Amino acid sequence: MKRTSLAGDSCPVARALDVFGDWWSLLIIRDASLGRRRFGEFQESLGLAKNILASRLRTLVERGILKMIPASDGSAYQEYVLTPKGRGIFPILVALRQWSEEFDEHPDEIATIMVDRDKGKPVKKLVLYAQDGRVLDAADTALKPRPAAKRARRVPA
Amino acid sequence: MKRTSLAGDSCPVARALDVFGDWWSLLIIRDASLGRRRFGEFQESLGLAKNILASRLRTLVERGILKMIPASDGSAYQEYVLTPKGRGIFPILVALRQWSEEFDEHPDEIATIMVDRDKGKPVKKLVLYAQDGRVLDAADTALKPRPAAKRARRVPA
DNA sequence: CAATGATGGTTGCATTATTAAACTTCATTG
DNA sequence: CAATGAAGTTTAATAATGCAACCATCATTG
Repeated sequence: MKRTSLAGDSCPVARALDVFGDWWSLLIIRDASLGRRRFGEFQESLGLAKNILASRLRTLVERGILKMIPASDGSAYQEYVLTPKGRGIFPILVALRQWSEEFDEHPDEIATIMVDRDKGKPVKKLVLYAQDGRVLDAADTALKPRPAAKRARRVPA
Repeated sequence: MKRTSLAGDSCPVARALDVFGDWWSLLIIRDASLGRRRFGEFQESLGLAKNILASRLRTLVERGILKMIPASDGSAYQEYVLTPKGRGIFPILVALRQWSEEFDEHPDEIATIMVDRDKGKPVKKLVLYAQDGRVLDAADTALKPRPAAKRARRVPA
């Protein structure tokens, strides 16, 4: 009667949610991508119970989203920073943000906008392109069975 | 001691997660975007308990992600279909999918790839652009306080 | 048109997860 | 070296989840 795991699912959306699809993980990842790295920083920022935070940090490290490094201030404590796999979640955060910007009932309650660092201008909406450069929306897409992986070509003996 | 709500949060990521950030909602939305619309279809596809499904469908309708319509087969049952607000979640599903495609440990277990319907070719990765057309990654972005909303200009009395 | 089965739920109970608070341990500071 | 703080762990209560069984309605068949 455990909470059902999505780990073995064949759907890539489900597989991603299995890794960081719980109530807190994405917010921890958001905080990490904003530069927060200490246990206390996460705890204060998110206001979640410390045991839950400890548990989430542990599994995010196990799953290769975060890694622990010695604290940058020279203290004996450690810090949690995103791995490349963790930084790869950035587009998901952007997509979530843009959905709220577009559909939230109370957009006035949204405190920040994402801008490009150089110019300080708001970023544009994420765009999905076809290989030939056409812009696609949901109706223009379909799902196909994944082709069998190509093996590394073996040099004939 | 209720589960902490993210509804009043000022972060748009948290606000989105408050709407569909639980364990099942995004998968229901994924199914809906694949054309599933009947209670039984969702239940069979997701394998979740019926009471949980009923509860999720109810809140997704409440929150304007799904709407109930009379069944298309003429029967007296009803169906759940995405609203525009629900269809707006599509880029988030794409981003999740692409993260798994790029970082999953066992990509061979992913059953499907997203293609453009016309040509049948895989779609490209989502791209974030600056207003001037430069491609941005996480390090090229920053968050700024949201400017106060412009009031509707009032005609002087 | 009564019986049977499928659809779309609800209810009750067992299990799991989340919370808050107290407690521990080690490191740093005064 | 006592006191404070950081980073957790433990404990107990509450909330969410999962499972199974039940129920109501609609649909189909004899």
